[in-house]
Amino acid sequence: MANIKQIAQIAGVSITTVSRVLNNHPYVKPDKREAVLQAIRQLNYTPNQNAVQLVKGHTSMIGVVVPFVNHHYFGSMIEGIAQQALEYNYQLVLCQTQYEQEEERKVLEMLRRKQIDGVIICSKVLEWELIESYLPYGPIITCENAEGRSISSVYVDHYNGFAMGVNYLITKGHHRIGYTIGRPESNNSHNRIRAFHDQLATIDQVPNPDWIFNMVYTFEDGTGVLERIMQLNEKPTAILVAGDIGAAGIISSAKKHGVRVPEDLAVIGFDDQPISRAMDITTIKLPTFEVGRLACETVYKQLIGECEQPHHQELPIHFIPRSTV
Amino acid sequence: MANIKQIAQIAGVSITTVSRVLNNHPYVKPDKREAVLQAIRQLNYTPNQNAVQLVKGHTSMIGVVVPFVNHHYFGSMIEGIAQQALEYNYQLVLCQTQYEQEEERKVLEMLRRKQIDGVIICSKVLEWELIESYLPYGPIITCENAEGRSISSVYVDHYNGFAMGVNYLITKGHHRIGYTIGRPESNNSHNRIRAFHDQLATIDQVPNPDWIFNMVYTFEDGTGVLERIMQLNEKPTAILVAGDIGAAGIISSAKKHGVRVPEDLAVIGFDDQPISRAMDITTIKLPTFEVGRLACETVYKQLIGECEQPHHQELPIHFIPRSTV
DNA sequence: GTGAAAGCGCTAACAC
DNA sequence: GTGTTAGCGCTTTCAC
Repeated sequence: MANIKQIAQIAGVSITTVSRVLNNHPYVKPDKREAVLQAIRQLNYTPNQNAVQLVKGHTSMIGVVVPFVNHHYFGSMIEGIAQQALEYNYQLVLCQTQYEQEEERKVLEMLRRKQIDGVIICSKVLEWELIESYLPYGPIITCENAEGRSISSVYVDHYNGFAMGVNYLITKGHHRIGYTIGRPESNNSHNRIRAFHDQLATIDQVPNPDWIFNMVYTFEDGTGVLERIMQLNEKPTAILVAGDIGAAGIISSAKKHGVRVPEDLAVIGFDDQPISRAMDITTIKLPTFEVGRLACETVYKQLIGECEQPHHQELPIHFIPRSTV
Repeated sequence: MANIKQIAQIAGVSITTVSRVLNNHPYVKPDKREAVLQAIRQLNYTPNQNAVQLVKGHTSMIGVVVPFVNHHYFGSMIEGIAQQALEYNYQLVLCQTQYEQEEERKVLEMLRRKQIDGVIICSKVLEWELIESYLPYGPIITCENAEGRSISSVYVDHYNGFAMGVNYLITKGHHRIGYTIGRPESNNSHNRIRAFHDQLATIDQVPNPDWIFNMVYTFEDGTGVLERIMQLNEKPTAILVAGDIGAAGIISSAKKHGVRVPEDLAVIGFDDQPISRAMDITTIKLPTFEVGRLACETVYKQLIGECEQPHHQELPIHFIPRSTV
């Protein structure tokens, strides 16, 4: 593996001059520059990026923490990040944590060890305090609401998403409403649950625990939900499903059980995934791509000092009425 | 930022000893080891990974080249790679190329610059020869058939996938069969097209260009296909759709146009995505997760010298009969 | 058991 | 314009 020294030797110049040519610095005589270029071609030389990074102190890489890659919500977020990173000429170090604390922490450690310049956390399990303790090592952006914390955030207005859904159902005459979410302890879920409470309160209702389902991610999770609903004496007439795939599962299973949608059970999904278009599911579109894009933009701007440190940004949601309500 | 020198100074030992403690080498007296540990805690020290990488000559990172992240086929492949990487304690550098040559090349350049130890290419646009020219810098695995080339590959038996689909349709009495694929110039597509030809030949048929659709990826692409079929004088009675989302689009649109599935048009999708379960679409499941997992395993084994260099592995597909044929 | 010292490959003051 | 040289922060021989 050729190095800068050999190039200098062959070109008959000092390594400084080689470095200058490499980094497009001015003040190099054309003939010397050409000699260096010639030697580089001859030895098929490329600088060792580790050495460059060591001395420069940064890597042009951003860590991305995501629980699952193959999930529309996160997939489109990553897509947004990737597109923006491409524009800034940054590389992405992807870490699929499966919500393992240890894996999440590994990325933060990479930041500390200077392997990456910043971190984007799409969804977290670690404590805020722990994450904040890594802030001295570089910018950290989370895609969950971090208002009031020293970590920056770009996030979807999940509160309003759920509130809008519940309200729509209420105006359609429903008052026995349930919901499904993913991990109940996540920040996003907290906001959704709060919105649900608040809106139900406007019609003097309280959430019925029988109509609340946690950890609903997949199509099969959805069919399971419908089956559990079938066994209830008192059934909900409408359900908010955080994730179109789950909603699809509920609706498919409903058809099999002779439950009419929306007459017997109204369903609102989330994400506007292709499946919701295929099955004509009423859904609430979340700007996940844009969240990712902006998160990346924010890391970058903080990196180059163009953005004050705790920066918070909330993105609006979009209601798409279709045939399941 | 603390460095090894400061630790040595505080602990009253040489940097060699600190390094030994850091790397769990034997032959360090317990009291000195404790002193070092103490100093490390005191300064909240972490080694600079760039320096480690520079001297060790590797990074424990693998580059992953993928055209799109948010697409089930690639999403589950990445998931497989990520799961295996996690086990080996390797990090992933993800590059979403959108099939841009330049982006694909960037990852190869990272390999050459020693920023990553190996590369997994899920789908490529670059010439084989160009990719092969980077082989001296580290292992490169592609998830397309590379039999006969010096690059290793782990891939799905796309030929058999299409062949099986066509045969199934033939046994159901169809002989006017069309198909949709993505990029026609990709390796996978070549194999599919070849299989299609070969199987049709068994019933003395040749492919009808009117029934062939390229660049079909999304739900909307699928609805577009159905609309184009509607305008044809001579229509196919069955279609193979490389991607369940596209199949869903075709079927949804068919319903709207009063085309009965499977009576008027039989449809076979690919991937066994949730949407195919929801819509009960006959599909051919591709082991993409396993492809990703094995690709990662192969890079790793080549890295540690446990696997001969051009290694090729083909994974079988799985037919799932449902209601659309 | 331990430390001095020679790299790893590069950048950037500084001097000329 | 160009070269000398001192790092960047670490690992690893080799001698003691």
